[in-house]
Amino acid sequence: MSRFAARASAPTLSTVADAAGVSRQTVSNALNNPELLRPDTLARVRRVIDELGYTPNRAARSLRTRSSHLIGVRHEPPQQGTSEALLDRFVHSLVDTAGRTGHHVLLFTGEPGDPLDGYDELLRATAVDAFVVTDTYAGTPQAGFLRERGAPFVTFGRPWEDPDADWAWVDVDGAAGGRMATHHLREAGYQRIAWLGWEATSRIGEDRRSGWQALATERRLMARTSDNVDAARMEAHRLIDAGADAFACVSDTLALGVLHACAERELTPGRDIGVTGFDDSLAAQVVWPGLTSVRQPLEEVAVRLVEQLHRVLAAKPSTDSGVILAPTLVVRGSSRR
Amino acid sequence: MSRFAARASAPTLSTVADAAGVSRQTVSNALNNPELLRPDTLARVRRVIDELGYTPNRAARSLRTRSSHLIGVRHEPPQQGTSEALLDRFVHSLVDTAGRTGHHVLLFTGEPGDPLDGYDELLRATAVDAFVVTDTYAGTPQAGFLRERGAPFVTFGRPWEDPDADWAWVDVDGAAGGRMATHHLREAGYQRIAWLGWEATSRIGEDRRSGWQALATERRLMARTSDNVDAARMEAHRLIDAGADAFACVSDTLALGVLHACAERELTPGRDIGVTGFDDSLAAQVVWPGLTSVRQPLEEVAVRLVEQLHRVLAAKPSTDSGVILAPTLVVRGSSRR
DNA sequence: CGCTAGTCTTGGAACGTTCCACACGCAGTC
DNA sequence: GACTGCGTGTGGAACGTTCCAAGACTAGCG
Repeated sequence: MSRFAARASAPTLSTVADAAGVSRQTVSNALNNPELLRPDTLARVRRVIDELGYTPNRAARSLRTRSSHLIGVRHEPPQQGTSEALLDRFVHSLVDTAGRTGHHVLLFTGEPGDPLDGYDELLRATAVDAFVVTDTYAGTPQAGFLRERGAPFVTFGRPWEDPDADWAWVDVDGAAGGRMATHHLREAGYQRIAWLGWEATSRIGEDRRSGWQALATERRLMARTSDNVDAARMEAHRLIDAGADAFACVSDTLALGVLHACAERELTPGRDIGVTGFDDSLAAQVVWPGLTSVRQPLEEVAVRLVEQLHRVLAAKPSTDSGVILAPTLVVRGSSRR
Repeated sequence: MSRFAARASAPTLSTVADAAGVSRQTVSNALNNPELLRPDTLARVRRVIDELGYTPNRAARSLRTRSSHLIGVRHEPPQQGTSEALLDRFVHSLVDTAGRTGHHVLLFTGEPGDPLDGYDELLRATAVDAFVVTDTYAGTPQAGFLRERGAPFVTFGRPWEDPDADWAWVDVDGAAGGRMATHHLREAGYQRIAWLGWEATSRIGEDRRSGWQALATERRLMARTSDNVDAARMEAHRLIDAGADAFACVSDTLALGVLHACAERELTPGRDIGVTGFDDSLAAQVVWPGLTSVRQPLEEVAVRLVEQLHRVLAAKPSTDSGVILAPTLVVRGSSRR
């Protein structure tokens, strides 16, 4: 005997139609084109639908309409950096927003080495209507691939290589974030603000750095490292020796390295050395004395992406295919004098 | 004109059958029951499948077999606590493991106040084959509900209320984690080990605490608070005044509160005060001087959950419906003398 | 009263797959 | 030579929905 009691088979369109004394199609119309029904018929059908707890079978609907109302998102392995929890915030907002219009999010993975793996299969199986591409960090083979395959998609991350690319995307203004952090440090009275960033090959990193560069007075106070606490700690020591009294960092991870250096020198963050990070990770919130950080509006990113996606699915050529959102600065103890 | 070029419609079973000179059903068998075909026929059909890039249409397959190969996971809003990034690790592993057997993960949300919202709709629409329930913290209305509706499911989290509940679950041994942390602190030479935990109503919290209690010499060195850095900081001061020289904490958040207290007293974590947390969050890794923490084997949890799920879906009554996994201790500077 | 236009409702067909019952060819057996 | 059995392969039907063309009914008009 099955472990789960066989439950009465779910009601179908015909079940409802019989119960309401109308035909299949009328019930279907009650759901999809209610304006075609006479008000009293509509009300009666709706009542029966509620009574029986009818919900259209997704597979059947999907087969007939050739659309699954599923949005594919490739879930990358958790990153080492501080951005780990970021995706969680983003995905939640995406699921929530998409859900409002009856769409669900389907997660899939692929070979870590192959950024295209997984997409094609879902496409051929018509398992998803569209994709949200999130890992457009270094180049974007996905975009080219999906475009060629004729698959609807939007990306979180702008097309750095090709500013005129005409697919829909949403991104966060990293340069503005860098500016906000630098400006804030200057207002707080720090004089010699250093930049601690990633390698020059990172488009995102250079974007953020450009914000600092626009406002910095001492541009030689700069170091680039991998996204790693220890490397940052060492660079921080070097820059402090070189005269830095504040650090605008490209990530919270690097900023935490600066805090480590401070601890080793018995300098108090905020009082002696100003520090800002990027991404407002959990670590920024809980570390002593609180790390000032640039926060990305991930919730809004998701909302705008879903908007864009609807436009793409409706084949409405959007006039503005790219959206850039401004981040905000969360001020905490590490930059308060 | 549509923004995306109309792409040649995907090949179907019939397309492949015609190309291979066999019937629909034979192609279907080549995929689902290859042992029914003569080797040479099988090879020929497979070659054509590859050439045409055929993948079965999921909607059609799902309609016919009444199974979607989709696993529903309700994605809760990101929590305030340190466990934030946890779900990310877990979900990734789940997606990965499920993918190996052709299953995908469908995320959905529900009204934050209603733990059952969202399940029923997916169930009635036969949109998913089963659920993985992750938020079984306080009571588990989901389990009862799903069981009653005859829906296959497994839970991450054991049925505290009803140890004999016979659904499949996987959980992590919190008591063992508490023991490991306490034992480690004792080995490191700390004498008066305090427990900093959550309110007594938290089953998970009390489970972890029981591990400390089994080994603690001074059981009055204990405080309970909400999962909040500042509250923990204040309790830590109180307990240090009462003589504590080490803290085993129920979460990384609380442990970070202890580190704050240390910073305020100019005590060096590790040298002067031993501290351990729980969950091995990112914050534990990057905070100075590194927070020793109990790490949950989330990857394995996901693997075991998927195993259980397959058993449930195959209606094989599993002899051991519950699985408890042991956590590990990640030692860092906060407990190294 | 018959005809038309409009509104509402209907049954048949189709989406692409798998289940089912059966047909075919070929041994081996009586 | 007919019968059984087995290994392979086939065509019809069904899953539950939406599209389509056409039917039924009402009201309005000549």
